[in-house]
Amino acid sequence: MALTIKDIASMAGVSKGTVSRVINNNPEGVSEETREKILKLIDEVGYVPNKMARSITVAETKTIGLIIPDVQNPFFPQVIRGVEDCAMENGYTVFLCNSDSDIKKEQKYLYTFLEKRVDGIIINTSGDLNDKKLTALIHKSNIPIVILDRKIKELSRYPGVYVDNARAAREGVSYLIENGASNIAYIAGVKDVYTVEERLKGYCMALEDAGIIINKQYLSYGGYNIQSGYERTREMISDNPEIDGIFAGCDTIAIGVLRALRELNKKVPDDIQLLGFDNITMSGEMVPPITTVSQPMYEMGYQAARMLLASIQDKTIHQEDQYLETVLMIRESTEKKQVREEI
Amino acid sequence: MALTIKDIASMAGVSKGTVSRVINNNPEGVSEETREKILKLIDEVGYVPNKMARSITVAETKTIGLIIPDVQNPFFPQVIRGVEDCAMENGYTVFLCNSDSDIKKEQKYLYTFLEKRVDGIIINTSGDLNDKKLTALIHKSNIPIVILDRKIKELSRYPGVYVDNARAAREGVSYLIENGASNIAYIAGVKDVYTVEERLKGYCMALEDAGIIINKQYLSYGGYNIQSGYERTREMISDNPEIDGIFAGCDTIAIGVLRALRELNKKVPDDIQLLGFDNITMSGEMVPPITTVSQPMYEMGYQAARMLLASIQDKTIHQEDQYLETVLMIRESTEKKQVREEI
DNA sequence: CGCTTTTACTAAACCGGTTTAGTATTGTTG
DNA sequence: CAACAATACTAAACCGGTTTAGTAAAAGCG
Repeated sequence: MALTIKDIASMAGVSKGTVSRVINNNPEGVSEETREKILKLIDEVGYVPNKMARSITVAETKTIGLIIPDVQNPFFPQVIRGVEDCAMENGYTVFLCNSDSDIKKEQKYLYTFLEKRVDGIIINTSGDLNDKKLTALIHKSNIPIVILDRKIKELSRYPGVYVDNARAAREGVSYLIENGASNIAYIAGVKDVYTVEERLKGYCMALEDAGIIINKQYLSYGGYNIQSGYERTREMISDNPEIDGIFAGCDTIAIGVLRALRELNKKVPDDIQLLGFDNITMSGEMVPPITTVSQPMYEMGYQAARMLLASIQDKTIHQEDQYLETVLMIRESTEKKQVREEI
Repeated sequence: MALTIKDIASMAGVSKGTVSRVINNNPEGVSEETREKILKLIDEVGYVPNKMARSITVAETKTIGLIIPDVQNPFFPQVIRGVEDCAMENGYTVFLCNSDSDIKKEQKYLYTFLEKRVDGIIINTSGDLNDKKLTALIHKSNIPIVILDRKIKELSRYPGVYVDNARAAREGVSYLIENGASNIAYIAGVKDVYTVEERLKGYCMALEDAGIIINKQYLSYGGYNIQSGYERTREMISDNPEIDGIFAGCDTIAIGVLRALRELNKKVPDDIQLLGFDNITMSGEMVPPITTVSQPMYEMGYQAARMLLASIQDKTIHQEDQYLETVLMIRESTEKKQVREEI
């Protein structure tokens, strides 16, 4: 059996209370002499205080829960790192959970977080929780929550950190149009996901701005993976060979798009201009490097954690949603038509 | 204040012990009737049992700790996912910690894991822990540990899951030689890291097998990132223009190598053959797709978690190191010289 | 029917900590 | 030097659970 505070107390010939004060660095009520004696003893015998036991009385675990769809999606590692760095700097440890955007898993993880009494939760889900009882439990528990990247209907009362997806997509697609593209497809992510639909809005706005009629044939939903981008693009181009621009729902999709276009002998950007979203590291390493809407992924994670820790420390403060800036990273998968005409 | 077991007990008119038996699904000593009554009550009033409190008496937290250098390195997301999936299937939650291979952070996280009484630890570090006291505490705590991917001197008594890096590198480099390369550089990762040195051994063995004299000029250490691969390659080629094959320490490095070679107008594989290591998703999406030693990353994580859970359940069993298979993924960054000669 | 066994439960001790109320000793002050 | 305050501590209650020992009632059995 591991040593307990009681063992240390009796070995040092003091009460548990005194040892408790020493290990918590509580300066009151213990002389420098005994403090040092106890510290020395703890060090010598190798006593490690049990934080679980502490947590039950002080009602804090110094732990936060983070739910994301999948670490393997290159968007998330940076977000996670941002969360973890902020947590670590403030003495918190983070539970990482992959939900695969599966409601059942999300529910299970959230309930586990409540059971394990995490101090706060950061969550990125596919959309709805669809569980009134769980939602009620969450509200009742009064646990701080911060939403990340995608709004969640049942959790709309909690603050979140977002990017203006519609505006960013509008800017990107407008750039495609400026460059001379007019038949622009949107190879999107999963239907009905908040960010996907917001980006669709931006895409439509950009077309409308330019007086281009929206063609429903040019919209194709799929998954957030290379294969989906590849397959949707092959279908898209075979059905609509006039396509001269593609807005990929994220960079992973864009990489699949690129592979399809390579196979189809479509030159990028000469035949088709390509725009991605996210700015994952690899988007700049492709041939050609992909023009993309850069999201501050690390910063989103870091800010979400900051907001959460603020809520934990002061449960009364009401945080506002935070919108971080995107920037259009212009690379070689898009090119001004003018430049080419001059040549 | 949140409801406690005491509240439920008094509301139901039973003792705490009875409620405890119900929430733990302990079939003894409680009638079907009262069980249902209590369950219904718990559901109605929204009581969530406090697992922290439970953990202190049952001495298990259903939590495991995972330390890796950095989620942002594309090798780790799959590993993490393997760990998390196995953990989740068995009712465990995982603490994710990024150490940046910084000994101080590793030490801090390990101590935190002890304090928070995780049931087991999976760790991937840069090498040595360099802290006798901490090592002693770990041994003393009798906590199960599984080493992942890189051996750790102070923790050599614990089992681990590895890949035979030397053999895998030997096979890959031999393939380069078979294809006609003879002046092969090793653009390595960080010096003195276990896997990096093992791969160096394999590289040397392959050269020796072929009777090629090892040239120290052809070895260059760096970091595990694209930029490092890029810079080391530019230096390497400018110092040794006769290079006709490059073994990159990992795929991320290989991607940097590829960029450098593109800039230097070296054709891959015609002028220089390129071999990577890991088989991260993106290695197959590059132009040309990179031939690489495929590591079962997800499986490594999953197996590590399996071993750990087995040790947790039966602390007496002694696990053996596990070596998982690698496979050489042949893609277009290497090519048989014979084929080209026939043309 | 009387005796033993089983069932369903309670009360109390316990897990490893924190915290509060109380006490003896020392130090300060007028 | 008495009165009071501060210091250094202890004992005991408490946190929210689990577990053990004990008990009353019901069931089983010859």
